[in-house]
Amino acid sequence: MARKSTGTKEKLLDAFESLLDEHGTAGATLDAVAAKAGVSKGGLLYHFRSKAELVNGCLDRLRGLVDEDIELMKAAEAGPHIYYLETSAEIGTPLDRSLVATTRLAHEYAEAKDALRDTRRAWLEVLNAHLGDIQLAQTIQLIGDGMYLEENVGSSSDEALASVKNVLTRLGL
Amino acid sequence: MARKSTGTKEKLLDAFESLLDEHGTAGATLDAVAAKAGVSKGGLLYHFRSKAELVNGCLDRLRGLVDEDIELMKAAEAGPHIYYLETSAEIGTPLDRSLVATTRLAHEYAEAKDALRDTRRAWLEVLNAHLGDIQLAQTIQLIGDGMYLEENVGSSSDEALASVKNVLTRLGL
DNA sequence: TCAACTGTACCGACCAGACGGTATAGTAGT
DNA sequence: ACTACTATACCGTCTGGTCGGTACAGTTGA
Repeated sequence: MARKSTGTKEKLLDAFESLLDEHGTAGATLDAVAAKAGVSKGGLLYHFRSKAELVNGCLDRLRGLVDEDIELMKAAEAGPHIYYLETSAEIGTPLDRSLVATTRLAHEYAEAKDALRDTRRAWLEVLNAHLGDIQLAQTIQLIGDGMYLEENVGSSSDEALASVKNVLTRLGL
Repeated sequence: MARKSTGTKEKLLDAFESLLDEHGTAGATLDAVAAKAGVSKGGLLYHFRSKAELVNGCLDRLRGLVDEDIELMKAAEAGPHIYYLETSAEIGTPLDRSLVATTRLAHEYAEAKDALRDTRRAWLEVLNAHLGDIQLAQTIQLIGDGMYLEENVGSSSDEALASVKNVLTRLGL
């Protein structure tokens, strides 16, 4: 089976994520997702047989992106903690988009909440393995969470990242 | 006019907040809110003429609670930063409930997003005024945000708070 | 003092539209 | 023949919102 340049399934997930981000779960209806992906509703339901399956597709994508991110984090030159904080402030990356979408879903779908919890735990493990200090690891994760939340509320994260890095140097990091 | 022990309007707002918290915006329908408040739908719509007005009532309540909190924060014995971190980890207080509800609404209502942004700015101002260090103030706010988010995802916050306090002492605070 | 009226607080039946989902007939490329 | 769709038409349910009506406390003027 020859892969298309961009599969329809991926396009549908992109549309779902972007609608979730822009208008929350209320805006992410099957009609809207299909329209945004340039597909008919029938086409959408051909690939995802129900809304629950669409949500599941979203969570699968997140899990894949997180696995990739964990590897990059472990291999980061400046250390996992710096990588973690820098990427927490980033917006618009596939992982960020996927994470934002899943956060929206988490309010209504327990599976999304679980996926988010698993993701946080995986990141904390890498942080702790590198720093050898669970309390510091937790605090850094909280800062990363904060930057992520700030991004959602709509404040500037570049400035915040600089502040955090400054405070981190005072801690000898 | 003699005040009732608990006004119907307040009961409706309580019900709205709790439904928002438990099931997200999708679960906070007019019918559900009315039922939870022990009022008919018509009764709800007598007090709040539309869902938008109900949302507005929620935001007004938040603003009032934040004003009170700002005063308590300024007067806190251990300092505004400690007060801020401790209350960020608290769940179930009227302010926390109001904040959680507004966060849910923020995905779909721009006014809720604005209210949240204003609230964050007010807290940061108090933090900065006390610490005299905007970068540290921003970092502490991020940690508070992180604890708030963690609470939403469902991790334990007591442990996190202890970690943060430990790290703060290393910073000489 | 009594009828007429006002305002507040609420009920519950109803409606138009949107939603998730089903069904089916047909099309284009491989 | 099979995959990957499009297009249209539905269905039952739920949603926000309207509307007419009820109950009742308080006010007003003759």
